[in-house]
Amino acid sequence: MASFSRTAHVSIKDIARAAGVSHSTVSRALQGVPVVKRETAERIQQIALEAGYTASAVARSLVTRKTRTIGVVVTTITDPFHHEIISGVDEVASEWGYSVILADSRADPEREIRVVRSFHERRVDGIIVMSSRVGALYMPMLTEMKVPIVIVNNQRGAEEDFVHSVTIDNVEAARIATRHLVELGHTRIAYLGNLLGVYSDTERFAGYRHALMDANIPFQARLVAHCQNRPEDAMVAMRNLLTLPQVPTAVFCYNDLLALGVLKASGGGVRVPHQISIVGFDDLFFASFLDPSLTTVQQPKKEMGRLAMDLLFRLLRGEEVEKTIHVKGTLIVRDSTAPPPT
Amino acid sequence: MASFSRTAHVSIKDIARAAGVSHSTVSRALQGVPVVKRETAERIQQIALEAGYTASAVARSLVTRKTRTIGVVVTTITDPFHHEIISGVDEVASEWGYSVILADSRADPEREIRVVRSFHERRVDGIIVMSSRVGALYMPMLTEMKVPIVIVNNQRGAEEDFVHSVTIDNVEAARIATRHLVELGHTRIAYLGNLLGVYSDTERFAGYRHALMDANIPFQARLVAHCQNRPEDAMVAMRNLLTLPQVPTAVFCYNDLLALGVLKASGGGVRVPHQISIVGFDDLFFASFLDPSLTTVQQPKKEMGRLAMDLLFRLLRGEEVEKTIHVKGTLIVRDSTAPPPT
DNA sequence: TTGTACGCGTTATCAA
DNA sequence: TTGATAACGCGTACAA
Repeated sequence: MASFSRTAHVSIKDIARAAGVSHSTVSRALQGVPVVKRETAERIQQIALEAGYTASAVARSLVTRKTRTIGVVVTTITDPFHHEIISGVDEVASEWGYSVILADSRADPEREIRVVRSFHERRVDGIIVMSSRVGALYMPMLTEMKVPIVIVNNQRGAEEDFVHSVTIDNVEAARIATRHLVELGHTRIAYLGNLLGVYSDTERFAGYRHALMDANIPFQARLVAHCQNRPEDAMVAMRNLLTLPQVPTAVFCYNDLLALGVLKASGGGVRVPHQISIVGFDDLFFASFLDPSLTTVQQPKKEMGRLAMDLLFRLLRGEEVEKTIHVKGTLIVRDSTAPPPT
Repeated sequence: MASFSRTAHVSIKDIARAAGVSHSTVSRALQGVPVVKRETAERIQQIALEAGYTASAVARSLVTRKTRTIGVVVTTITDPFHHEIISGVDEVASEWGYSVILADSRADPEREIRVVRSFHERRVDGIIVMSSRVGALYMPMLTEMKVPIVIVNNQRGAEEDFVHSVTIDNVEAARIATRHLVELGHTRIAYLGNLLGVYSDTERFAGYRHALMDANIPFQARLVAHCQNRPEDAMVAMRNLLTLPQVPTAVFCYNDLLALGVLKASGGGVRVPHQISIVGFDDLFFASFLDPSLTTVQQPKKEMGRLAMDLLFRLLRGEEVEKTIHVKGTLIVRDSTAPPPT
């Protein structure tokens, strides 16, 4: 049962023999090169079909020096934010006959190195990076491969020549989200950010502070907390915030995953939004199904994936392209925000 | 800026020249074949390092006839159930230096064909299928590639010789979940299933009916609904159930994604679990953070991914393996279930 | 319109 | 211990 005979795939030569022509004619016929006489071409194609011939991408890659393969790195496969992006990437890639090699770096230096090596060995034509955090050696190694790189949600490394990116304007989006809370009348607004020193976190935090400044609300460091990108950690962080002498009346979260934990920590639907308002970021699939439904900043995630892949293709074609593509975030007001308690 | 010189990768020959030896010696030195004289080996490795040499996996694959690549198909990349499984697959795969090519079939026949072709062309060493539904032609095409195939969550096609699988016992797990409701005192228990004619849905439905029979509760067809695998559709389905003359007091959902919508449709935390109990399946990451937290059947998802990849490796090594690996589901009782209203 | 010959970067088999 | 030499399956310039 478990014997997989080293299946000698039928090759171009096999069907050349069967058709009584040379293998180069077969190659041309199968590629659809017009010089081949129509009849022979059709005969060859017929034979190839019957023989169940499938061209070997590896042999072809060896000579064309292109693999029609792109590498995609993520920090955690299980981060729901990535999925729609990957989905968009895959859509465009497969439209053009490209395959996606997925790799998980875990933001672990050792694994990052392995991923880069693997991509290099496999001679991927390009790379898309969705790692939210990258080790210091990472980008340099990546760029050393001399293949185009597109980063989704910008971060350090975007300065390098070969690196392009797709991102939303985190500062502005965070500002709008925070302003929404300000306009509702909140003044004690907390920020719950991400631990890893992520670029987008820094930006969203900046947007948060901007909004406070705009409204002449003094910034209070004690209203800021950071935690790992997991709802359980957000719960803990939120509980701490709730022990403050001056409890915040609103929390702006780095993303929906954290908001999920914050919502839980706030307990029982009673207190949100009437005692505490909560705003997330990303608009993940569950945001509208929470109770209360989550006010959040929607990112066009699938579109971002498509744009990233488009950008990569244009780079592969050697076209001149913009260094960074900005997409717009949209504040979606739902039921987790309301005026502060009086 | 956008010019990627057809980077002539340094080859084994280049460093052979630099080292003043033949390319075969270089090959041996780099592979660590012991026959090479220690000094020469070290010198070669040094030179290779300095030259930034990275072996070409494609050239190697051409001769070894192995790509160290496995193809993974999913029906939708954005289904959260798949992520932890993929994560497990990736963990084990990368441990052994294998890469994962991810492809999305969308349960669309045309795309399924493209995926298979692509896998075949790329000469993947094995395939893991997580498509919840597969077209009639799909499995036959897949098996025609004569590479080992492992299906996660069994389904039609598992009879074929080359096909192995990893799955939980859906019937039993569903039975336990339903029994939990029965034991709480429910008698009007609805089942919300998946539309696509998924095998696992059929099984879970069977488990549901078993549990009813065990308790001598008559089966009522009107308490059964089916919808697409999206919370928004589950909402609609649930609203319909709520219009029944005899409203159900509990709903067993095909999975957590549907439960998410059902929870929402049941509205405002007030009615769940006191008027309606809800049970899900999968224990996705958000289940414990919902309000009320969701009672559900936990599947060891990451472990299933690891097992699937393990199984595949054993098949690749030509070992005798079990046709199906069963894992255990665990009912996790949380706050979405309670005795029916009196 | 077709065939010959060579090369892509490795591994593997012989001899030396 | 090392070096020729031949594959692997395909694309392609050149010749016929």
